[in-house]
Amino acid sequence: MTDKKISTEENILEIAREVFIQNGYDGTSMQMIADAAGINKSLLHYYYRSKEKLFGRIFSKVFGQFVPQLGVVFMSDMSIEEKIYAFTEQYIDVFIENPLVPIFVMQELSKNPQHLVGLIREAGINPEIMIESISKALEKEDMQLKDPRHFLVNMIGLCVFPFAARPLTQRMIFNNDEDAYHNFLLERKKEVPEFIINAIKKG
Amino acid sequence: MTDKKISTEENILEIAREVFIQNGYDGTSMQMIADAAGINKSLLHYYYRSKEKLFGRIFSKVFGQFVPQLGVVFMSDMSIEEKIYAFTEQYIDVFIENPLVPIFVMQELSKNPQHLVGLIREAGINPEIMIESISKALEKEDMQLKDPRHFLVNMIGLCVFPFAARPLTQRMIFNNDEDAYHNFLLERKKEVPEFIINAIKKG
DNA sequence: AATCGGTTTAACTAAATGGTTAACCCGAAC
DNA sequence: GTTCGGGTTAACCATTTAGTTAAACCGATT
Repeated sequence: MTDKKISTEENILEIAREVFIQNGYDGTSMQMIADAAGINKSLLHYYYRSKEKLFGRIFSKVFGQFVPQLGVVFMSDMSIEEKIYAFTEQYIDVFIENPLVPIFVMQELSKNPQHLVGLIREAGINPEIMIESISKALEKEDMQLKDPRHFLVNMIGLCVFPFAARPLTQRMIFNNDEDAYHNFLLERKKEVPEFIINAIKKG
Repeated sequence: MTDKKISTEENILEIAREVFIQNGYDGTSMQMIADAAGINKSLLHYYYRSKEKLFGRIFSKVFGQFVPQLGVVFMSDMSIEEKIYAFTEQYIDVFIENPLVPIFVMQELSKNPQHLVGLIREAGINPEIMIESISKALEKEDMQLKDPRHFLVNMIGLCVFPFAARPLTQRMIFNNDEDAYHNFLLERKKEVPEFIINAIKKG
């Protein structure tokens, strides 16, 4: 029945996602997507009226993957150390599955920050609550680093950077050995939380 | 005499640098550069034969700014704490002056990692020596974090991330207040080294 | 004053771009 | 079996793309 319809329409989305993430908005043409999906270019416009519209739908989903739901973790009843472990492990895992997402999202946001307001709303993210819940968690256990803003940027940066800068770091530190770098990323699920906890614990 | 010649030729480079950094390779057309420089498009091809050649010259210079000369700092006779302060302050300052460089470099490297070998050689960077000098510095003062690779990625990530993700973080944490975010970046010249030193010191 | 070299431009080309149009295909409803 | 409607396509359009060519400009040398 609608089997094939759904298949085509959703298949386009999946393929377009990959092509866009790989090449960025400017680096992607409708023809590239059509070829990758094995369809005619006109069909893209039939389902998604324009390149921008197609991109918009994809980007808002990918954006949601990139911006973590920190509130959930930090308002739970775990200890702060458990929270940090839980968050970093989970966040790094997301990027091991979607390694190109960070650079893609940051690149496109850097070009079009105007859409951020809408994107944040769509994704159901509430920055104030995020900051507030982190702030409380830090104060409650009397940690050394009190400023939740630096804490947040540090934590996310430590997770994201090795993915965003992967080509460079893999080449320079691991002589471009894919497996060694993958292993390095896995190690970071322990290294990063340990690093953070040491940094903020009262000595 | 050759005043105007140099002026035009170098002016193109400077303008093209800005346009490329702002819009990326794919997002930049020769026409855009010509307009920004107030010259004819043909003149671009006259001085730099193709878009790729023009971009290549610019990129290798910008790449050099992005990849720090870690060896210099870490082989000096400072204490490790002084080294961390010196490096992070200096590195963050570079990006305050060139805020779009990180995302630009990482984006283009992500699309064309093949050129990395040449770029690293051109920039006169020796990864082994970098790693080795950090390793020695860490061991010498008997620090907790012994793996120079994680240390390096952590330190650079903490410096770079707030610039790469600026639109997002500025919007979410600072309600898009430019000045507040700039101030936040300045604070990090103290916050980051303190964070790192706490993290790696033997408790 | 003629000319020579590097500089700058207008006019052009071929290919690729995003997007439109009109036709066609084909299974389901009548 | 005809028609109806969504799915699909080929052919097309206007614009933009990187790059070329040939001519013009202009200050310095002769």
